[in-house]
Amino acid sequence: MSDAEQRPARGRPRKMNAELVLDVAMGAYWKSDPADVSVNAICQMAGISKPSLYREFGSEDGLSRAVLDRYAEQVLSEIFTILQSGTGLWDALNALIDFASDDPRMETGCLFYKMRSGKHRLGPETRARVDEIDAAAQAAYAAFLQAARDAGEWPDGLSVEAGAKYLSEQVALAITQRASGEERAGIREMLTLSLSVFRRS
Amino acid sequence: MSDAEQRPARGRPRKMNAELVLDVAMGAYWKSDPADVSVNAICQMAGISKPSLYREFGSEDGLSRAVLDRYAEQVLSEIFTILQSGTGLWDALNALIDFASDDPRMETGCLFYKMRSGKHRLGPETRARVDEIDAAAQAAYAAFLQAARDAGEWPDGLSVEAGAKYLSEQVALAITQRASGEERAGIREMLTLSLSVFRRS
DNA sequence: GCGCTTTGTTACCGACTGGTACAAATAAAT
DNA sequence: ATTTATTTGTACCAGTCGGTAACAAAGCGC
Repeated sequence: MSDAEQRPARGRPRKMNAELVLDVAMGAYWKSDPADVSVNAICQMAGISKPSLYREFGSEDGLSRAVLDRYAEQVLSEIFTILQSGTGLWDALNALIDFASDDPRMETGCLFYKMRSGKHRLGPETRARVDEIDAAAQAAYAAFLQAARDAGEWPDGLSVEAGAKYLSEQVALAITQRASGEERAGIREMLTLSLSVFRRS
Repeated sequence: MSDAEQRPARGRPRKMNAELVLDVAMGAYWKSDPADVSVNAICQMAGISKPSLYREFGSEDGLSRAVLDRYAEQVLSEIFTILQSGTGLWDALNALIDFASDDPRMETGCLFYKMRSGKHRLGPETRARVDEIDAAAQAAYAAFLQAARDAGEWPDGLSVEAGAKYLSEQVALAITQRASGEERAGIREMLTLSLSVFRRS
């Protein structure tokens, strides 16, 4: 065999594929937890060197922020789509239940919720982005429930804000439980139960 | 000034107070998170040296396990007491709501839930203990709900096991939210809302 | 051909982690 | 007073962390 195949590949073999690195990092962060994946490990998995990563993203904070942005536009957007679908309250709630308890991508939990629950371990950029997304999600939930209220599908004595917080936290809880190996049927049952409070019209 | 006050205190000044060390470690773990407190920091806070700690507890795992045991018999026992109080379903649920949303000791969350959510970061001993306590809590919740069911205070179409899981997770969620700075009134409102599903007799 | 920029690598930095070898110091026993 | 047993703290270990400096090869314009 020629010795070319084992050459150290020093120098400038090819342009770094930033998107690939982001995908690898997102997968690793998502599967385990951002706090448990080091930049060393990401470089190794992506097949690049540390200085390359640092030149592209500046810091670990920059990388995790970029990963979060990618995750938001790639995954979180689906939740927003459900909330803005304009169907009735129960259709949308059922779609949320389906997504949280059955979507195969949520099998290892939600990267955003993992970041949010370990917020203090993130860098300032990423942490700020987490807060932004959290606020946006809260607003989307509130707008969704406000529409339902305008349509008359709403239990007495519950503010839209409190309902939005409740709904978002219940969805977050369900997805988080999937990451800890809970069975989908049980999660669906519990989430359905918790969202049944919206049924008393 | 005499030089005695600055003496390195080498040798054998006094027997180490293991309980004090446990209290310090429990406070630190509880206030922030077990994964964010190093043994170095604990030694410094407790005013002892690392070898002392390791001779007393064997390893970081041994220390966190001892802390968890102490926490269980000192704090978690109160939840078990509420569940076994023998009062009606709603008295006990209200007591749980009070405890989760108003007890000042839960202001920084629950150490047990922090350990459970970061279980993969714990040593094997502590992790096993977490699972034991979790199972015991589940059983206690189930026994509590079974008693309520026997008394006829129970909604149709809900198994005791599913109810127990639901109840325990809702309490855990409420306490966890306190650790993230949520206001007590909002937490109380949400927990009351989630537990209202038990009201449909 | 040349030089310059861009990208990559290796090899390192200081700070921290959990964990330990060992000597010093003292309380108790003599 | 001297010994002995006990328990401590100092100083270190190897490993990992995020981050970087220095240098080498590939592509570009000329």
